[in-house]
Amino acid sequence: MLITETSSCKACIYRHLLFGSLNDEEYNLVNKSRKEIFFKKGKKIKLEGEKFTSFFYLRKGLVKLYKTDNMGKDHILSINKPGDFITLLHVFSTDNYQYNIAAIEDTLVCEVELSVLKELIKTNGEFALNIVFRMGKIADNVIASRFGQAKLQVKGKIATIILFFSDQVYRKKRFRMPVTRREIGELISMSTENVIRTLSEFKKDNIVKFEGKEIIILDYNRLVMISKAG
Amino acid sequence: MLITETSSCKACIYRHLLFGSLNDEEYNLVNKSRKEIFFKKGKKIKLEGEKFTSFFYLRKGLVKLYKTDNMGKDHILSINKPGDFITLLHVFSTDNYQYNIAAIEDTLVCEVELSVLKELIKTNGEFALNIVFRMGKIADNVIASRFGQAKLQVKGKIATIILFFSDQVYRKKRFRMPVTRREIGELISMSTENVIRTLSEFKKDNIVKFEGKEIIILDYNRLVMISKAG
DNA sequence: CGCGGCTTTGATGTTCATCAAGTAAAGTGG
DNA sequence: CCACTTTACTTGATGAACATCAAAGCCGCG
Repeated sequence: MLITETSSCKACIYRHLLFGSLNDEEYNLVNKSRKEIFFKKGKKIKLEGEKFTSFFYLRKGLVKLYKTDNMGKDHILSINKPGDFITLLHVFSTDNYQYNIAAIEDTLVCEVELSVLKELIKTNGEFALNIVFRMGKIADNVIASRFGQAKLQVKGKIATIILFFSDQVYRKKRFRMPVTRREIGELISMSTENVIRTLSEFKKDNIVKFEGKEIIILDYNRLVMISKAG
Repeated sequence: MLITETSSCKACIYRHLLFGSLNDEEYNLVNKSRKEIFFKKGKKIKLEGEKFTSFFYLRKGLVKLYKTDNMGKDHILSINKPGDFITLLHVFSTDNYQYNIAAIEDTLVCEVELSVLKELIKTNGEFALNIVFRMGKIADNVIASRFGQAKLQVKGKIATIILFFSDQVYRKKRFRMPVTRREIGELISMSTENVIRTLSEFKKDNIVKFEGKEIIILDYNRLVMISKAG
């Protein structure tokens, strides 16, 4: 982990998502307590049970939120991409963080003191509403994705994940898969072998193609159908 | 649906959960816009896609939040009990409600104008923090229960549900099951038949007993073990 | 260059959905 | 209040979906 120089983030493309309603003075408060931290791929950003003293958002890279069960198996709650406020949903309600966070690509996070955020919620009504709105959005997303997956079987789940990376993360039909087959399994509660078998089937059916580490979507519409139907 | 007389809810046992930080004037604002509405068992309280103009909390009874898929099958997101702020998590982030809500027991809800709540968030910092805190709690619960269930198989899931009613709702070892076997299936994404088979197995193993509509927990510790292990 | 982690395929068994069929209970309309 | 209809509950048989075990190839890295 590496703390970079804290350049002003007035120009940050994610600023308006959360800090749009702050005046200059309030904004400086945030900026002063703010740290940019860099994590190399594979590094853990936060551990289950650690105390909260700050809140994170993701500038660059990709992270996973996960929990390890008593059998030693990991279960991934979500994969998060730049612009996501990784801990916003949990930061106010509990003292200890409930999930592990790890970088699955080289990752840059911004860290803001929790006390500053709380103070702003108290004093700036618009900002408070903004936070409430954001939290609702995040909760909706997590719940909807968990809930939607529950009724699908493997093919549908895998299709959903491929589409997630294609539509939401890389915005391309061809990209390097950032997660291992095992991690995909941990995300959808399936065995690694079954993930592989399903991907092989997609390949056989000319829905996707693999070139080295890259996946290429050949039949996007079919993937969408599979992700919806089964 | 039946609107009862709007008696002051200063004495409401749930008041402190959300409205503890309001002064008398603010509190009257809430109280004036507040309606108590009664729903008979089986009645729908809110439909997917309806516009939000108010927010609900549950005074008495039991409700389910659910969605109907394109095959006509219902999937239950959560069962909610008195004191739960049923729509708090979603009310600020979207214009249209995403789930159906139905009473599974005779139910009394309190309805508060959304505009009043928003105004209070803007003007009362403590209240805003309180809302943020509550939202986090609710989100944590929904996510944790969804996430925890994902790795379990039928026995574990059913044990979890029996314990939910026993520990969280009725606080008794003997109670009337408020949901049908089918609804249990809809809650854990399992077929009705498998729910029944699992319950029969629990009965055979002397973990629970049935008397008419009532279920009696005979071996609480064993249920806890099953709910954790699998 | 050897070791460990990732990937892949095949064989086998378990878990669970589905279909079928019947009983019990609970609404519903005359 | 009773016949009728629907909904809930239950058990068994069958097959599909999926986990698990085993074995082997691949690749990156020290």
